Formats: sequence, structure tokens, C-alpha cells
Amino acid sequence: MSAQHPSNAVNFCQACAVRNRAICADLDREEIELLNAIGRRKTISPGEQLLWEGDEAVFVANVIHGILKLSTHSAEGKEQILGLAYPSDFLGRPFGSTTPYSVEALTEVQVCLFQRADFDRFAREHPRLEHKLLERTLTELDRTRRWMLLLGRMNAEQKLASFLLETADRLQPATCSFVAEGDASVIELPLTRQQIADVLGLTIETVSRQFSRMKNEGLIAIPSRRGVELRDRQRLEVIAI
Amino acid sequence: MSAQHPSNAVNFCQACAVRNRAICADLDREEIELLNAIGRRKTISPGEQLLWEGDEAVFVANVIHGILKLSTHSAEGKEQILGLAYPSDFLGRPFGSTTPYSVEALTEVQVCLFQRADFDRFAREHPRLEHKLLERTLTELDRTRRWMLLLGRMNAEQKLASFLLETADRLQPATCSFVAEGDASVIELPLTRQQIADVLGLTIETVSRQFSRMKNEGLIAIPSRRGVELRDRQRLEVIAI
DNA sequence: CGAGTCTTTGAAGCCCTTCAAGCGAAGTGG
DNA sequence: CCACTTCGCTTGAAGGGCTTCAAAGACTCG
Repeated sequence: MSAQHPSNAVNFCQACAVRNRAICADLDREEIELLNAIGRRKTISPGEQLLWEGDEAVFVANVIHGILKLSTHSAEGKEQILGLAYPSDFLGRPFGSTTPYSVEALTEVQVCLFQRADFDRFAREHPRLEHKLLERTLTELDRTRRWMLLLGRMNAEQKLASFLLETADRLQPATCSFVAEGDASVIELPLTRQQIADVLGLTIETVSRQFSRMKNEGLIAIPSRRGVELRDRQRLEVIAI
Repeated sequence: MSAQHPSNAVNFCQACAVRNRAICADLDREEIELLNAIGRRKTISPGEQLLWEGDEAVFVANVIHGILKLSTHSAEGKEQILGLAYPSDFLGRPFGSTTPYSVEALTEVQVCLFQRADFDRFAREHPRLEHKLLERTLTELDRTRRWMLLLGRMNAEQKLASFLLETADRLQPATCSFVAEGDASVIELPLTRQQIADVLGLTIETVSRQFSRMKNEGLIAIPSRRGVELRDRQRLEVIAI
């Protein structure tokens, strides 16, 4: 537990990995001090849960590093993953009473955690923060709506191609593993096959079959369980459109 | 064309039907004057389009009355409806360069239209408005994510039941047609069968078959093409969960 | 190594789509 | 006023893609 007492707290924000990308980016030195005082760092292990769907909304958080999944369940217990959260993303539901989805760490994760009440108060008093949060929420809404097209109108092949391309894009800035040949790139999937199925609204068997098919067609290579090499980005893009 | 010249404009906002529900609700008299000056009323007929997917984001708007659909297209031309906009809802993409979806009127519609540049400037200078917009965007994001569960994990029957219940809920405050018996209620669908299919990620035939099936099972009655009576709300809710 | 978990592969079945045709209400023109 | 067209909706039949059920293979970690 890395809780900090404001009085003698180090100012973590100064050296924060997402200082320039998260919603706190536009705050000045003084504001950062205040925000630093109400937040605390927390480390979460893969599989650990941070927020519970339906719970009273007590916490909000910034992702500093690692990847988390946001998910909900149908009545029959089928999971639907609503999205993934990457570094600098914001988690939780400010200005609301209940958390609308569960949040679970997929990798080793570090977040900057706030009591929602503290955060709400701070946000209302600092329009620059609210503005950043608004921009981020609007972007997230755009992304979520694009995902609706995937869920509603794509077949399994298109869904997996889209997923691989988007994952590669979102992983890029984090890993910074640029390859000289523009085409080939290896990514480390943050999800199991089952979780990929839950993202795409498919079953694990269908996902596995699509992986095999793409491998046989030379679209991808599968060096390890979690590793995927996009061997033919162009054709993947044509499939995903 | 109901464009207003600021100098001699009537203040429409004072008597606006959504004055207390839209994002302008918290503004004071002076702020409303300013907002009134940069906005104008516009009437749109069913089938007319207000925003085009991919276009430069020039306009944003508040819905005053009527219903619109937000939609996008897959590469093969299949439509996916991303959501419906009802009175007091906000349309368009502030602080962004391109409109991420098309917007088309389903009924006779009246909106309060703003040049995006004007609106962005006003919003940045009036945190109360930005706060309202943030709350609305967060709510919309929650709703959109719930819809992902529908698209990804529900079968045709569950999808249609969910759609009918949500439509009944969102239509309620507008029509205010409360029936003494808590159970029965007739709604006027704002969508054709094809459009319902596009909302639910189904084909028109499947939607039609589900309507027929629900009618035969006594869940609903279909007094006219657009009319639906929810005869057994409880059972519909059990199906939709 | 052996237990457990994750993944792959096969076979059968079902739900939804696709293709096709018919129905019914509204509108048009002779 | 009634043929004729049009448009939205319904219904049927066949096919396909994904799911379900089942089992075996592959990797991980004590």
C-alpha cells in the first residue's frame, strides 16, 4: 500500500510518467501540488480488481502504467469487455453515484487513485482539469462508438483484424519498438484468448480458429501465446477497413 | 431558415422547451444572452441530414424537439446506428476536427445550432457549461457502453426487448402519456423496421420475425406499423434483463 | 514430472442471414 | 373509382457462420 500523507508527501506528479498526457497535463505547479495532496499511488497485480460494477462510486483514477480492462456481464454471466485502459487513461465515474463497470488489471499496473468526492470537488474548482477530462471523455465516446460498428456489423475475421490493428496502435507509444521495415511488427497481447473473445463478442473457439486461419494465410505469425507478429498490415487493414 | 442576427434577436432561450434540461440549464441570465447571440434555431424535416460523418466539424447543436439518429457505415455499406438523440441531448463533436458520425432527423426536429468555433470559445470561457457538457458526455458514454453489451452478447429476442423498453422509457417524458394501469403502454416508434435492425445489429427480416413472435406470445400488440403496445412489461424485462 | 490452465481442433447443431416472394396500406393517374 | 405503382413489412426456405459440446495438445509452475 503506497498511501501518502499529504503533509509529508513527496510530489509524485513531478516525475509522473504520464504527466504530459493525462488530464492533469494543463495544470500549473500550484494546482499540481493540490492534486498531488489528494491522490495516492497504488500498484495492482494482474487479475486484481480495482472497481466493481454497480458499487457506489468511491474512487476514480489515472492509469500511470500497465493495462486494465473495463467489463460488464450479461444476465447469463457472459462477459462483455467494454474497453481497455492504457497509460494516461482515466478510470471511474466522476459526478455519478455508481460505477458502471468493473475494472481489473491485466498486467502489473500503477494508478494514481483519488477519492471520488475529493476529485469531484477539485475538478469543479479547476476548469482546466475539467476541460481535459471532457476532451478525454469525448475521445473515449468516439472510440466506443466505433467499437459499436465492430460489434454490430463485422464478422469474426474483421473483428480480429480490427482488434490486432488497434492493439498494435495503442501499444506502440508505450513500447516504442519501431522496426525498420515499416510492415512487420511484433506485439505482446495483454489479453488471453478468452478475453479477446469477450472484447469482440465471440467465443474463445472462434477466436482461436481465426488466429489459426490468419496464421495459415500468412497474415500473422504467432511466436508465442501472447505474441503476434503482424506480417501483412496492409491486408489486415483491407479486412478490417 | 430561422437564422437570427444577434443585434435584434429575440432571446429564444427564455422560452426554450429544454431550458432546464439541456447543457445550458445552469447558466445565468447574462450567460444565456451571450449563448443566445451565437446560436440559432433550425428546423429539420424527417430524412434530412444535419451532420455528415467525416466532415470537418463545423456545427454542434442542442436538440429542442424531435428525434434524430447518429449513424456510421461499415465498408460494405451496412449501416450501424450509434444512438438516438432526444430533446435536450447534445449533438456534434466540440474540440475536435471531424464529425465522427452522421446525424439525420427521424421526425420533424428543431435544434439550437452553433458554429463549433463559437461554441468552443464560449464553453472554454464558461466552466458551468463545460461541466454540464461533461456530465452529459459521461452519461452518454455509460449508455453507449451498456449498448455494447447488447450488441456483443444478446440474441435477437433480447435485443428487441431491450430496444422496446429503452424506447418506451426515453419517449415517456416527451409524451407524458401515463396510463393508469402500470403495465400497458403504447409507444410510437420513431424508426422503421430497417432502422431498428440497424440499431440492433440485425437484419430487417430477423427484426420482423421477432415482432411477429412477440405478438403471438402476447408480449406486445402491434396496432399500426409504427405503434407498439407493451402488454407484458415484466416478461419483457425478464427477457432483456 | 505432473497438475492445472490455456489453447487448438473437430463435429454437430442452431440462430441468424440471405435470397425470394407475397402481402397490405398509401399514393398516382387514367 | 379502380387499376397500377410504390414502399414498408411479413413470411418461407435454404444456407452459412458462429456457437456448443467434446477432447486432445501445449505451455507454465510448483
